[in-house]
Amino acid sequence: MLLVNTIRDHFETVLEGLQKRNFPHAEATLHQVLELDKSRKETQTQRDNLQAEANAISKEIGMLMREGKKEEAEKIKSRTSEIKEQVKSLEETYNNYEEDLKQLLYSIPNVPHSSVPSGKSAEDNEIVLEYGEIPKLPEGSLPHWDLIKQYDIIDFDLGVKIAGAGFPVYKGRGARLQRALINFFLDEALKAGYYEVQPPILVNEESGYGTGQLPDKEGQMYEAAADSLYLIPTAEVPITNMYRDVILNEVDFPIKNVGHTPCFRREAGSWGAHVRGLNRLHQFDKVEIVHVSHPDQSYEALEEMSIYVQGLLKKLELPYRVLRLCGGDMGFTSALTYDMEVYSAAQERWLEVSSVSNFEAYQANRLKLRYRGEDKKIQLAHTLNGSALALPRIVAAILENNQTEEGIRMPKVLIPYLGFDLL
RNA sequence: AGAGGAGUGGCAGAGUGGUCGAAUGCGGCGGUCUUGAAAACCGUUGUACCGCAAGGUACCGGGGGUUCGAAUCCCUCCUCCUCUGCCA
Repeated sequence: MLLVNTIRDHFETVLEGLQKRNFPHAEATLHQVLELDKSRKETQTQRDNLQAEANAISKEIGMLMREGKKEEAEKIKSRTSEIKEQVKSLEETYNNYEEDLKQLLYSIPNVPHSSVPSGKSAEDNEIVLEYGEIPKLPEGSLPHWDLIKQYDIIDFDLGVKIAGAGFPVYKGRGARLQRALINFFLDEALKAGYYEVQPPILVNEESGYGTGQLPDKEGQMYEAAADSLYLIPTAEVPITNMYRDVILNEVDFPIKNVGHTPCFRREAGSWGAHVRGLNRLHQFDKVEIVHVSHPDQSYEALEEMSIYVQGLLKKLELPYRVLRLCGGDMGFTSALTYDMEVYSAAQERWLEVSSVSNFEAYQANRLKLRYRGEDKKIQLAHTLNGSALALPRIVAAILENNQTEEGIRMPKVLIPYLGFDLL
């Protein structure tokens, strides 16, 4: 969430940013934040002063008791009961202000970076670059949902039987392709200096709030209600939350973690013609990179991540493009997001395979993720993350783009992992 | 899952109702001494909020309660350890 100080000190900038996102009632909401904060402060001052008085009296009673002056002690006791009641009521008022303020701040999205284009939907995203040649497929080429049946490598019907729609079973060489991709992505990340972690794939409520899935996207996560746990929609949640309530030292930067996890998404209400086959699933695998950065270096980190992800796509020989998301299409917590899309030749459309974002201090503020600078001052760090990469659409693109009359050609970099070069 | 024990500052570890944000040791930082270092000695060393400041308030696993006053007593939840049970 945004800092109240930021809203106060950079009111116009914040306001313009929120308008770029088409955030409704931005100005009124921001004023409300400042009002609530002001009331909160005033209440605290009153409460603290009364509390100080009560503390002083208590101390005095203690001294009188020790000196054996019981009667005098009893006399002042009565004075405290009045103060106590006032403190209690002020405490309630204070808590209400604080809670209201928190809820209001939760409802305000991050302020977009100045380079973020304004716009309402995916159509307003800015194409930063395109790379690679769009393949011309032979006659009779098939979309991946037909190819997986023909080669019998991914079985949706079997998944329906076991779990439901959107939970495919990867079989034989399909399963091996999954494993090869995961290993390839992890090995590449290690070469690029990432630190590998294997986090839990269920998280508690606090973690959900830490990275912003709660309360904003509650309905998108599967919930293990009996234990108040959520299945992760992305490894961003557990990996970033490793740094919740942490004060780093400046020398710890840059922090670069990578982890592979399955991801679970309910995708409530988002099914349609465009989401056949592997395009949208309830469970899929993803290798995620998460950076924790010094605020001065977070945009360099974002570029580094973007270039890293592009490197993976090049190695996989997939044509791709990079988008800078517009204000209306960006995630709630992000300040700047690049989407990487690969071209899926049989579907003749671009598929998002990675989303790389800088959250600046938005998550760090919720997480209480800070660092101690050289001047000993404690400040919020910046967090970033990106997919590197999400598997299903990569698989879809590899299958569709590489189909030949002899079979489906595997990218060269995967062959050592796969042990075969043709599907 | 059952029985018992325990959770205190970066770490270790005192503290069972008032003078405790908390002894002491280690570690960290600064200094004295030294050509330099070690040792020794001196000082310093949690976080958040309010306040121009002086200063104040809160925090001893989380939450709630008793009391004029809680690290200390009570309730509850969480976590860890030991034993038993179960099990990849």
